[in-house]
Amino acid sequence: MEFEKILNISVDCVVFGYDLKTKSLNVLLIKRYLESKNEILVDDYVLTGYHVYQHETLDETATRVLKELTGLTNQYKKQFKAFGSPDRLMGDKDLVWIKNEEFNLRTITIAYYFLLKTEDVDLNKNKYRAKWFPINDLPELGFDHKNIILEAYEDLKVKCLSEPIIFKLLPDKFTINEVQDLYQSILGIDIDNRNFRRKLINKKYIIALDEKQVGISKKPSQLYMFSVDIYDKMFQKNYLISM
Amino acid sequence: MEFEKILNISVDCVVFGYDLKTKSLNVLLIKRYLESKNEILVDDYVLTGYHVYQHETLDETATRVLKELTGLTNQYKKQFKAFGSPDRLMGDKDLVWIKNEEFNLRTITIAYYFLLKTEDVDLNKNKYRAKWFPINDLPELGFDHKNIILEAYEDLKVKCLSEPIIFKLLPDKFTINEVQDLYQSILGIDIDNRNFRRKLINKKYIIALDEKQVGISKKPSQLYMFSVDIYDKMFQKNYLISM
DNA sequence: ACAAAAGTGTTATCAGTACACCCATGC
DNA sequence: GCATGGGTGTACTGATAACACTTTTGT
Repeated sequence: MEFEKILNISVDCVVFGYDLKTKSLNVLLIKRYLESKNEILVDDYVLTGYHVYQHETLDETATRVLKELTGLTNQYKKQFKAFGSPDRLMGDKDLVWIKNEEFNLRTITIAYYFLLKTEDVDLNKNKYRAKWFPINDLPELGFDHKNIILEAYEDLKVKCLSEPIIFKLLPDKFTINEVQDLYQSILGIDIDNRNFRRKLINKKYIIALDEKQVGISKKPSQLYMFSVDIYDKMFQKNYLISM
Repeated sequence: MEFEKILNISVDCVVFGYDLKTKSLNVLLIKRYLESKNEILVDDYVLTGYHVYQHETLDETATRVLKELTGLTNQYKKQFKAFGSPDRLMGDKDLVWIKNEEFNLRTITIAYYFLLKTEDVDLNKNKYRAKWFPINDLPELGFDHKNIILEAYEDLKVKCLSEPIIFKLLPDKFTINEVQDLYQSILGIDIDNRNFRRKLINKKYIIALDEKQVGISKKPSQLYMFSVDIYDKMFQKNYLISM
């Protein structure tokens, strides 16, 4: 079965991965490299992405693209914006690059972001020379991908305040301090530990487990989990107007 | 100058208009009508929309589409989602309709919504047989446009709680009760008038004018305005985590 | 004078913020 | 026994929610 690409429509994926150990919110990027007669023409990074196939929904394209790069499925995904400026692929290096690719110069892209754990991705067995970069220390990026990443990050910042998507970036069992560290990484702020603990522990969908951390060289801490079921059941819109 | 259309990419616009007099949040739709040998083949409504031109940004397409239908420019606009299912234009009536149009069956659309005042649109001088429908009483809709409208409405509900976009739907000078009525229309809830007044009047960017309503058959009420300047100046993100 | 809508105050409860020290564990 | 990170309590302040009657105006 041969799949027909739509040559002027693509999906690009901002893959966010949280690294518990370094407490760093990262983005997964792939290398764009091209040389001729010992001259390096293009050497930077881009988001993973691909054309939409004729038979696919946009969501399916995004899922496929993520799976191709990481092997992962069933990760949290959000379509957050379409990018379609006529000149979005018109940087000097982009033009050089596109010559070698089956790419329409006027391509619009539907951008998604994914939330997952850095450690869930095995970068060794991957043919794209993919690499994690901290969101605050991005390399040189091709196309309009820097902008796409920054808009995804903005959306993530806003969304993590009102929906429990933060837990998509953490293992199933986590400590309160790990959640706090993650909020601090994402938002770039300091949070008072006592207030944060109280707030989180009081949520009915945050469940203390009969377990403590193991293999830690200091005092092991209490583990918790997030219960989607309880969250969904108790969830009701509150219409707090706070503009 | 001839503009070249991109045949498989369109922009569709959900035009929200608030009608102060009937206190109704409306959507502007255009008629889709086709008959042959006295048989009515298609008779329903659709969103206004059009192909993206080669030289345009997506925002420019949306702006152009709104202007073409209403004559208005500089209205609040938001790109909220792209729709691209392979079967989104494949209803029976849609297929009949598309035969007559220069339309790719696999078109993805970037959907925008606009916020404006119903009274600002003059429907008489308009060639599309456009008509306002209350958001809660929509007619039969072509393509996937019902879904697009509902998703726009959801986004509007969420957004009006955290950003002062509500004032885009009201005249420059408004009364507190008008704002309350509008919130109630959008959210479908009842709000306590005393609490709402206090809350709104306490905002520094809500400014009491030296004016009262005129031409009203009952007690005229105090007029207020919204100051974008003050809002922008005092605005700073609050990182209230309330998932 | 009447109808209609505008406008007004108080209290109780809850959530957020600020702030500093002791505790349990592994080494 | 000590270094490390985990864990804890209180008081203040500001916002929200519940609740019913009086005032102003045009007709």
